[in-house]
Amino acid sequence: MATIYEVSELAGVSLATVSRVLNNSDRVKETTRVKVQDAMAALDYRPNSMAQSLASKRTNSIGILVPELHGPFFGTMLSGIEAELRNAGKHAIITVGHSDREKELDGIEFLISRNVDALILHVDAVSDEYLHKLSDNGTPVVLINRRVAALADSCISLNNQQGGYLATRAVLDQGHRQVAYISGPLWKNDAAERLLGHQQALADKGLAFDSALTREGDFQETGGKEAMRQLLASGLAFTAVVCGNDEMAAAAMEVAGKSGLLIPEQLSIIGFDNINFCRYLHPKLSTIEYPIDAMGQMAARWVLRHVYKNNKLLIQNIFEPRLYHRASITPPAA
Amino acid sequence: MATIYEVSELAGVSLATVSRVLNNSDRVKETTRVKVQDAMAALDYRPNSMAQSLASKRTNSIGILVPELHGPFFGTMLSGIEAELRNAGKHAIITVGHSDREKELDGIEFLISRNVDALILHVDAVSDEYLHKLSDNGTPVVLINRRVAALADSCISLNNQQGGYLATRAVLDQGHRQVAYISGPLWKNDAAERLLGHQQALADKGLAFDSALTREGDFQETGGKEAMRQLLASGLAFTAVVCGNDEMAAAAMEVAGKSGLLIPEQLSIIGFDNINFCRYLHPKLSTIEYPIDAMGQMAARWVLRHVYKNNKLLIQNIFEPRLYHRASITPPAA
DNA sequence: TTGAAAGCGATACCAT
DNA sequence: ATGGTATCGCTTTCAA
Repeated sequence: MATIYEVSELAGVSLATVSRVLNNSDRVKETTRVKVQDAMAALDYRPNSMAQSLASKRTNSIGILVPELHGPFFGTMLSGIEAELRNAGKHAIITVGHSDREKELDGIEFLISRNVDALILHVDAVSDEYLHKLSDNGTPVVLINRRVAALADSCISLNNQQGGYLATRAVLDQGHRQVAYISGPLWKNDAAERLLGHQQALADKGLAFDSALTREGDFQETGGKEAMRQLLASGLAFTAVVCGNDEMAAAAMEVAGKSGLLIPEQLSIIGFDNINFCRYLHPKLSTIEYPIDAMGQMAARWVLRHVYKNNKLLIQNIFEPRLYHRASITPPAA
Repeated sequence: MATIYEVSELAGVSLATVSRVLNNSDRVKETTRVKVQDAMAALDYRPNSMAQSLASKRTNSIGILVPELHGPFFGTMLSGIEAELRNAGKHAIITVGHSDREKELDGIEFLISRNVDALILHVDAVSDEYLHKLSDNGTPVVLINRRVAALADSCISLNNQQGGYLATRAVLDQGHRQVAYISGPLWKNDAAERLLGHQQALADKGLAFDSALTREGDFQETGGKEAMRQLLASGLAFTAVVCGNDEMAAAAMEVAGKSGLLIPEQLSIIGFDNINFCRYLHPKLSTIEYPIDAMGQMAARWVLRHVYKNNKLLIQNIFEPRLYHRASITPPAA
């Protein structure tokens, strides 16, 4: 493989000049630029990215940490990130954190050892202080779906509380007054905020929040099932269930159906996230859209702007959720 | 950040010796090894991966190309790859090809420009010749879900034909004799092979293959819907539909349901892949399992063995599919 | 506008 | 077992 040296020789210029046309930055006389480019083409020259990185202290790589890779949610987020980065000639190095503190730390450590130029993190378990320190240590950090006050400018998040509000509001507006809630793990910010929105929606209608009608799940199938079973077993009356995410909603739907309840005739259900399979469920699941692809793209854009100095890009830190009304909600039986 | 030079100074040894303990390869006296390690710890030394790469011609990174990042299938595959690679201290650089020839070439080009040590490709559109040439040019290549005869040793694939056979066999065994088939795009190998399996299963039961009962879809929702509509509109009689993948099966189920057909009582359906949402469908979708996580892991293992010389690892090139019998299949009405 | 030369931080070959 | 040193391919002052 040809090196910059051979190019400079063939073009009859110095190393430095070749480097300049390579980084099409500095002023280079047009004729010499052409000479150099011809030489490059003739030699089928490709810059060696490792040498570039070593000399420039830039790897053009961005470290990504997500909780999981399977499942519909993070794939969509990565899609948004990858497209934006690659379009700019950068690339993503992806690691998985499993919502576990040790593994998240390990993943971040790994990425830093790879000399990434920046980090895009969707973390659950590490502390705010740690993130703060990380950022102070010189690695630019963008956080998705997490707000750390001291790092507000580099947080890309959904207005989860508003989402929770919209979800509960959707069933209240249909006339429901006895509304159960299956939350995500409340130590996770987003789960707690969604619950807050739920409570606020109830309050706005002058309804009391009843913790007996609330169960804490795990954002996954098993937790959704268990929570629904408990609610049914409690003997309490409710005509609608608001769920912290779609997976739990799907699970709840299944359990309710098996218990002989007709959905939505006897029980309305709404989820959160609008992941792909909502449309396939029977009945189709109402939900709150989480524009995770756009948010991933925005995180990438943040990096392009703040790390690679593309100042044309505008950053939006907070995204607004939106209701998708589908068949799983109807007015309560009279 | 401390360099290898400072470590050597503090430990009172040469650069070369530090490098040796770093790559804990060569024989180094135990006492000096300890001295060096102490110095490293004292300085909080981290090797610079770029410098290592430049000098060793190894980036410890593996390029991955997948058709899509959203959706349940490739996320699972990447999960298998990432876990195996990171466990070995390597990392994945992921790009997307969109099953489009130009984009696939572009992605591969991008990865090569990043000096990846190897490529793991799930490609649809590029030619066998191209892949062959790519491999000849010195970049080790592993292919997932594609068999190129000349590269047989580096292909990790599912026995798609057997899968197609099992799927059709499953409905035939229930007594169905009029079986429709919705295939994936037949220019894709896997789609064609699955169809072959279908035909073979029919032949084994002494049934004639009827191309009028076969429609070519696109492995996606829209294609599945359209194909099902056409089948219903054709007026031909059939009591079961075998689909090339789960997404089309879900779509077909929906269309059939809307047309007033009861599933499975009036129409049995089976899919392929066993992606996550099969369990959530109503009725639960029977399908053929595609062990894509294990296959991703195996591809990573191939790289560890052939590129990084970990000869302890064993390679399995062909994976066998397996039937998941769920509620969407019953014997035909009498 | 262009060139010369000093790194960047490791690896690996050749000695000793 | 350890050290000396050339080398990897490029970026980036500093001069001219």
